[in-house]
Amino acid sequence: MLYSIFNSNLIMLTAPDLFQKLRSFPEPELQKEILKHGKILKANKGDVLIKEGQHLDFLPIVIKGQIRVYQEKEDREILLYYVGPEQTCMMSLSSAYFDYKSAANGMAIEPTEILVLPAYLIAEWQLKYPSWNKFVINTFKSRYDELLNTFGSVAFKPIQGRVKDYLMERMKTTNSKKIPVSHLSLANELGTTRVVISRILKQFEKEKLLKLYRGYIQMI
Amino acid sequence: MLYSIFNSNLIMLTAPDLFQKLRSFPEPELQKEILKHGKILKANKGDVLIKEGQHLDFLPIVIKGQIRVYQEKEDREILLYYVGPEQTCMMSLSSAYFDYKSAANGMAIEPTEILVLPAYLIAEWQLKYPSWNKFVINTFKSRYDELLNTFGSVAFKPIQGRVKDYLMERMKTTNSKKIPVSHLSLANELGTTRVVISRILKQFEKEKLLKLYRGYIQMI
DNA sequence: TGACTTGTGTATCTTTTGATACCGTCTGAC
DNA sequence: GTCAGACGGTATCAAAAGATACACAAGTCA
Repeated sequence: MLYSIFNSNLIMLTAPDLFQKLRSFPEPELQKEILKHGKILKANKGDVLIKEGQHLDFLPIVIKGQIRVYQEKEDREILLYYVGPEQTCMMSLSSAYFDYKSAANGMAIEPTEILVLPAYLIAEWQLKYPSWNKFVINTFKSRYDELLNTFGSVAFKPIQGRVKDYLMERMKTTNSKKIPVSHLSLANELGTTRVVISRILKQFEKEKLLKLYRGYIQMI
Repeated sequence: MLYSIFNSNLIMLTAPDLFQKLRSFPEPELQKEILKHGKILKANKGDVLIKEGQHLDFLPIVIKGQIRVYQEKEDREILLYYVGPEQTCMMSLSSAYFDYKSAANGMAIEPTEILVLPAYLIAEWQLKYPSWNKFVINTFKSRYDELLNTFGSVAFKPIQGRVKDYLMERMKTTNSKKIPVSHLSLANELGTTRVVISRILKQFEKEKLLKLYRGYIQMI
């Protein structure tokens, strides 16, 4: 839980190798500032870092691991995007410029290391450091594109096609035909229910597109 | 049509009262630059200004009127957002920073006046003029929020609820209980078909929420 | 006036998606 | 080993949404 993000579990920045992992910020001045103001948070798998409605006053930049950002409504949820290394999330970025409550949840899906920066610095640095500005603009732009893409799918594509897309995507990014995912979590990625997913996957199995196993899917 | 945006129908900027309508840019220097590089485009109702897949090298800022930005897929379409006075659109803004093709269409829904600026200036000005930077960040942020909102509705709300929301919204923004909209265009706003909309509206009429007329809906 | 276009109402049928329920299996904790 | 919990398969039923087709009314334009 991150309600106490600035109190618990934080490690002072000492690691000199931080900027080997964070290549987006080459300016020495900026690096100095980051070291001065930033802290490292280590999160475990399943830790909820950001909750819908929560007010944010920090910017998390992922160093290692993955954060899953999703919306929730009653017992359904739907994936917005993942935040991977060297990336940050829209919610926090927005909150730096405006008084803003998060519109989504963020949860670590694996052991994750996060660089935590106070939000008020974001706007300041943006005017001072070109690479920081680029990072900000880049984030806005790519998150927007992602969302637009997902939006298009949800609005126009029947679930069946979205399941196929999801599997193809996973296969491509992990470069493996074995996709470790349960029917339930797949349902949560796509904003539907488990039964629907089981049904569709079974159909795909009959069509010899894949084979189903407990806990994973083997693509053919 | 805007394929020839820099050739046709453009008026040199002479109007000194431009910045009475465009209050977001108070810096005299910036105003000078805008006058120097910008042109005014007058669009008629129904003019398509931006097409999906089109490469954009200009930034349109609406001075008067409205542009409707929407996605299309086969015979369906769905509204993303409107661009009103003093606003611009994400598609063009993105294109200024990256090599980018528009992911949506933009059409004037009423006679519209647009300030057209060459895209390469956007990044330049962003570093020079605080008000311009604010404008850029503001646009990114508010367009993202809007999209996220719409996305949430589409993902979780049955169409019936979305129709109701849409009507309420229109009633609020125009401050009138008479909403001039055909069933077909309503279907296009919400990404569904005319028959579905007619059916739902009829249901609402039976529930005495509204009255249906040719070309408009009277809320009760 | 007559031909078209646009807007609306409605019936019928199909497909898609969702809800519920029940059962068997696998796995890890104890 | 047992027990709880996660996982997956499946059947049944209901609701939501879409496709198609036809009818008719109102406006437009020549």
